[in-house]
Amino acid sequence: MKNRKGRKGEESRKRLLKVAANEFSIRGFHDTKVSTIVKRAGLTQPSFYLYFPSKQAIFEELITDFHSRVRHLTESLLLESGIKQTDVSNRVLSAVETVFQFLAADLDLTRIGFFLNPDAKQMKKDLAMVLKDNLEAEQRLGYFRSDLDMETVAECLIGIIEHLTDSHLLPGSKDPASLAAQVVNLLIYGMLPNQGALQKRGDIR
Amino acid sequence: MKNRKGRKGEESRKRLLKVAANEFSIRGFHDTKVSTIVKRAGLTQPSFYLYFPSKQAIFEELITDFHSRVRHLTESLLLESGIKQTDVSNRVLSAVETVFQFLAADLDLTRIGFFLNPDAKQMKKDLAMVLKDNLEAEQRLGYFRSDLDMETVAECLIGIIEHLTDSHLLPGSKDPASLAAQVVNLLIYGMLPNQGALQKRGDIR
Amino acid sequence: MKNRKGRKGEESRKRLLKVAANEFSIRGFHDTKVSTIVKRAGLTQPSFYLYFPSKQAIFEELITDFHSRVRHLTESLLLESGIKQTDVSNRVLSAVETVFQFLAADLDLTRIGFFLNPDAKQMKKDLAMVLKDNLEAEQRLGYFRSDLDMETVAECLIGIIEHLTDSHLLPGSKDPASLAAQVVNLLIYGMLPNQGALQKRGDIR
Amino acid sequence: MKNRKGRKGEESRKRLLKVAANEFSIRGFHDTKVSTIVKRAGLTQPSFYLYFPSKQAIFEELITDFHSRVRHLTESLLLESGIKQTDVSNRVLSAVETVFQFLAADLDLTRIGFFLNPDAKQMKKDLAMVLKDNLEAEQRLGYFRSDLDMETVAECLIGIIEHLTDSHLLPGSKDPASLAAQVVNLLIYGMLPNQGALQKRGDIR
DNA sequence: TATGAATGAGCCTTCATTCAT
DNA sequence: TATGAATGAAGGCTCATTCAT
Repeated sequence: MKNRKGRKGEESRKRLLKVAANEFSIRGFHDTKVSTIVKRAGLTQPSFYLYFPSKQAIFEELITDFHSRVRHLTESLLLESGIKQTDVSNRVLSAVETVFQFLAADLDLTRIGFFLNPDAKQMKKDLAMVLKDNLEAEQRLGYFRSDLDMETVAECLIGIIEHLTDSHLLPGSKDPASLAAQVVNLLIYGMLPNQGALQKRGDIR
Repeated sequence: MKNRKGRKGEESRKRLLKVAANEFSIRGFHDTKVSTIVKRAGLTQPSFYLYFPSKQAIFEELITDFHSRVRHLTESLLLESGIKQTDVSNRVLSAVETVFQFLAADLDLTRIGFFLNPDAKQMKKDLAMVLKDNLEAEQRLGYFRSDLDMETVAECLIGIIEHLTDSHLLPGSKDPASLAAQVVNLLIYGMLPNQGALQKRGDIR
Repeated sequence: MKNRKGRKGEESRKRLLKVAANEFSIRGFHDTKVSTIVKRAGLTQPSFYLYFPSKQAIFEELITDFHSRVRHLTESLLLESGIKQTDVSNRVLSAVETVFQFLAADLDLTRIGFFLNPDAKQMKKDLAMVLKDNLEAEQRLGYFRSDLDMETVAECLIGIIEHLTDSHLLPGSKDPASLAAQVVNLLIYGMLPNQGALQKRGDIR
Repeated sequence: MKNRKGRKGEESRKRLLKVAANEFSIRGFHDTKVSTIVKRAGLTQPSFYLYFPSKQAIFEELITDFHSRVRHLTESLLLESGIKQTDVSNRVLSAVETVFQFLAADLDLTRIGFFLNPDAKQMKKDLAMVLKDNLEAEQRLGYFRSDLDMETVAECLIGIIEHLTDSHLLPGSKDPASLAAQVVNLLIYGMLPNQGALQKRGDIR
């Protein structure tokens, strides 16, 4: 009832974030003008500064948003991988698909957090480390070749995800599920035509 | 009249390009100031406009430079792949290493052409197509699994190269040869511990 | 309708005046922000305009306050000087001390009315005139050197009071009584080591 | 011959300083707009920033100017006082007159350095200390009453100078010489009608 | 070939003030 | 009596670019 610090303000703030995300995503930081954000949000410039101390600040808030979502994602991936599963490739597939799904959920934010964020490098490195830990655990269980450097594998995966996100997810030309399937099929079985793999491939899709 | 042969002028021009490449690479387009470029090049602002019609123009010239180098690269890759080779994996390895070497040759230019260039997407797509053609040819010869969509494979490779360039080549933490070896080992043989591959892997490293 | 008797309102108004005086005194007119005043007074911006039509207005009200207090002061000084006193120097001393005491009573207001007020010049001139009249009266009675231009003397006194207020009263490093004593001792007897004065000086301190 | 860093720029810079001094002096810091300064100097806004990094900076340069002039003044006063002179009052008179003349030389700068400068207090304190040292030296020689606290005397003198500057020098209603004469006459001989002084007073004016 | 000097255009930000409740 | 939300108006500053020499 005493919903102080009102509803309307909260909505204006959200609208600003939404519009800003879109503008940044399309135009990048510098070519995004506060005046445009505000116009699209149906407000005037001073109102912007009612909710955010600066243009830089709203940009960083979006990045932080993305960051915390990424954290949740990695946590859920860890949980998932903790659960015993018989089929490794299905495990990996599901993880990769989850990531693509996550990245597809808010394209503007993904562009900002993944491609515009000047500190994206670090974040990707963190992500790679989580992946690496998972992969190494499974490697120790004999599910993966023991001579692979899982750090590099993780980084390759990140690179793949990054690029496919940019080239197919953001433009909307492919969906998370099929991207994941193809990536995992490639990484798990490799490019060589080896017989044993062919049967298992059926399991994935 | 438009005697473009003045020795001094030509040198000033080159200095500007060099410095600009470095500034753009470090700071990005917007945060690079013409005033800084000319200062570092030992010139004054009007001199800049003696050689380039605008800041945009020098940026684009650098991108075009990179572009034409990329074209040479792909041509040489095509040639290379035309030559018959017995070992596929070595063929791929050599190609990937060539690419990494190319990207390592001029880091500033690589950052600009590969990461700052707003049209990098298209260029990467072109590159992917060349790769794809190569791969499909070999696929038809039975060297690669027939169920793989080589376009996606090509894109994955691009993604990997892109990311490893950003995370290890530009910072100088790994060299082209070892990066190539690891990537190819992964892609060719996959992650599963399959027996047949183990012997061949020895060929690469 | 315009029932100005609301207790709470009256208190809010007073709080605003108090806080504003302090802020103006510390920061000056321009660097004092309405937003700060209301925050410190525990109110919101629109409330401010319930009590004062503008920032300028509250500033002027403070100045007017100071003004009217000054008027009371000068009146009391006139009364005092009307009373016959045998010792001139004690008369002067008492007057000067009264002034210092007055200025010390509300330091914020003194800073505003005396140093920040753009019309302080006029007010000081008025004050000087009152002083001058007093001094000239006593001069005619032979208490002071007849060749002195009492207008200048009055202005010197004002200048002294002004400066000592700024340098010692506002920071609290000296008290009104001792400041007054020193000033009057100087002005009455001058700087030269002349015999006759030495005895009388004892009267002052 | 090689008068690099040209004449024209130097002139623009000086014009800006001149105009700025006048604007600040009339309007104070906040109400002085860069746009006005620049307009009056026959330039456009960006040119301003060719010569000064900010509005604050030009203000501070003016203050620093004033400061260094004050330093020269005090040095010359020290020199002067070193020279043996028979008549103390003439010594003091000459010093005070020099100060008034100095303050009258550039009224805009005086207003800025003396009244607008937020650090004027410190500067006045420094000035007072120089005066005090001088006065105490003469006091030890028996020229002044030994019971006077010369620090206070110095401060009174500063206060007088300050006020008369504000009330008569800046408006141009009195000249340095006559102001000095009256001030010194008052301070040296005091207000009481004492015989001995009357002859000497003739020396001053 | 080069530069000292200058500017057009525009963006971010601030602040006193008001509207609607 | 009070406030959440919003704004009109303006100012400082930056930067790519040009003029005149």
